[in-house]
Amino acid sequence: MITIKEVAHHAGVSMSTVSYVLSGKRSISEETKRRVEQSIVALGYHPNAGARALASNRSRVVGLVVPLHSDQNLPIIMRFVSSIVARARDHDYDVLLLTKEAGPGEAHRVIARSMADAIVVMDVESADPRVPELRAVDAPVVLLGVPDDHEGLSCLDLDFTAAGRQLAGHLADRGHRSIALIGSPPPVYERGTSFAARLLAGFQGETAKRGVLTSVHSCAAGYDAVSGCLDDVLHPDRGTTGLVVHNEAVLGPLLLELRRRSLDVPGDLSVITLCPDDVAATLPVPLTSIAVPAEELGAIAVEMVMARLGRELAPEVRLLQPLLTDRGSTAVR
Amino acid sequence: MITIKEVAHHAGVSMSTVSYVLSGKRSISEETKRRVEQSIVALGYHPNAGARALASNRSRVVGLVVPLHSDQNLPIIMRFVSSIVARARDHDYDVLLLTKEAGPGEAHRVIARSMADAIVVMDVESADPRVPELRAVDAPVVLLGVPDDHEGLSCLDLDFTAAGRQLAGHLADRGHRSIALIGSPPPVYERGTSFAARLLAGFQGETAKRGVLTSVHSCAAGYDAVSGCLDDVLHPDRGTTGLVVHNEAVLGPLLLELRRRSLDVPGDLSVITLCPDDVAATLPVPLTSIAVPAEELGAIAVEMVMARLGRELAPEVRLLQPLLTDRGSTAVR
DNA sequence: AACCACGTTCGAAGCGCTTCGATTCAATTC
DNA sequence: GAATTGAATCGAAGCGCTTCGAACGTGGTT
Repeated sequence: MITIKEVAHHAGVSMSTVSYVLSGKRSISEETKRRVEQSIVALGYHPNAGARALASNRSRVVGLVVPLHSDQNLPIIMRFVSSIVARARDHDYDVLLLTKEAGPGEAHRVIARSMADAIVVMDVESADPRVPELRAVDAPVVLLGVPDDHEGLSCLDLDFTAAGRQLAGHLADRGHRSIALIGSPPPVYERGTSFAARLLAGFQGETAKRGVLTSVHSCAAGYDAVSGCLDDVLHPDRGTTGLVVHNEAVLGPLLLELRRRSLDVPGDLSVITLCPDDVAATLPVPLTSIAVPAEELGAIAVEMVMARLGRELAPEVRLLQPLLTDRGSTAVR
Repeated sequence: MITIKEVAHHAGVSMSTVSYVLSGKRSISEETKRRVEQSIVALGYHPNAGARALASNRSRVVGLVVPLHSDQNLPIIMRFVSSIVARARDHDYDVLLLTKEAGPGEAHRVIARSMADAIVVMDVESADPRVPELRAVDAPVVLLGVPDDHEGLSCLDLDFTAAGRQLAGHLADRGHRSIALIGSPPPVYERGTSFAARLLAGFQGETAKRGVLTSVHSCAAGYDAVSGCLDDVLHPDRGTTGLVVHNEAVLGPLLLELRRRSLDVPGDLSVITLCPDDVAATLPVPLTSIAVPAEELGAIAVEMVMARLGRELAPEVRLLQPLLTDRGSTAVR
């Protein structure tokens, strides 16, 4: 193993000089810097992370708590993870993988052992049992998702309430007087997944304000569940003309089933959804949708963490405003 | 921060004694052990990972290279990751997340910096460009997937050749004389994903031996692609009576489309596949299938890594034998 | 009684790095 | 020309842990 000592010797300088070349924390002459950098390359030097962490009290690692067992929206989770890893690497940070299933003690463990400098927690729920323990973690913590009791914690999410309003408003603007919301399966609501409840609240607030009739349907994945749900949604008594879908897994089957029933989108039924842009765009019928900006959320999460690594910073809740893309799947009544 | 020194003082012993209590590398009297353990709990001591790594030259971390951008079989990838993290934690190891996309240099970097003691690489392809660099990594490396040139590397995978044989054989045994294989989309083959090619080889070997007619179809995801593919598969000239599907993403649409065409499984068409057991079991029609034993593969990968951490061990290629579960989706002709 | 062996424990030397004065030397200032 | 500054560099003290050799009883051998 090549150590900083050998680099120093090779370059004819002291260890501290090499260290300062590497960190840039003190000014070093161009000439010396060049020589040191050459030696580093020549010897193939890589600083030892443990020694560095020990001496500097910084691990340059963030712990990421991921819900690996979640079967729901895996693609979105992956996008988050991917974006967080990439942005962390931009800051020369690595990512330690912690699983939600392994329990909240994991976050505390890696911080207490100085394995990580900060924690990012994905998939935070309304009444998330991990919240108290996370609050006690002695390091910056950023939650993706906003728990009910988020005092003292930094959270980040899409503004689902605004999204619910916007989806409802978009249809109401186009003259729809009876709109159905197809949401996640019952377990998601029971689990208190905050985003589902918040979107619903926004949706109902807006429709109430506009005097639009609504029906709300919790729909499981699977073709039969979707078909059954559609029977309910399209019951003639309702007069449903617009559909808000907040459940990525049913989009494909839903559109298929509509086609099977010879219902045209948007001719017979307007459909609007919330899902990643590329999903919305590659469905059998491209759907007007609000994007889930996973990459952006991941990037902001990392920014929030990095900002809190240096100085003490007040906790904040950041809600990204939803962005709706019109793909022509809604018609004017 | 509580250090080992404070624990030692609190327990009235030396630092080294505390260390030996923790590591168990020397015998310690029950009495002392008890006192030390009490002090550890009382003070809330957590060993500093950096110091530990520096002194012991062991990080207790494995680097895991994950294809985060892969859109194919995300659920399987997650299962692997999940199982690897869990099994690594069983050994008191943590997992550092490296992305395939960030390039092969990442594995070398984390090893050279002593951030990890070993590397596990997922989603290895036939002519994987990362292989040469992985071979040069100065630490145990285990590949999930078998590249063509795997000399000197330890690899682990399902025996896809045997799986192909077994799937074909299962249908041939039941009297099918014309079998179609629906595989992954063309890009997967072009990329040289070894498992696709190996399954195909096994399939063709077996069918040739049995004198069974075959047709091979590369099918993209999406309902229209599936429908088009079925038109081809079911062309009357072929007389296809059995279907081997090696493409998890098309299973749902395929079964739907068969239903739409009023074709009964297995009455009109026998279908058999290779996918995770729970996927096969929860489809509209449960399918006889060979399981992708993700949990088991992950566990074995971790075992292989751990075995190689202590002593020098020869590289080996381990191929798990496929296990077929009959769910009644194939009929006798 | 001197010896050895063994189980337990201690002390101290690092592991490779960062960082804080201290030092040197040349350029500026009065 | 002495004093002051500031840039560039060095030396050494840790960071918190593991681990090796030594030391210390205690009990059994000879």
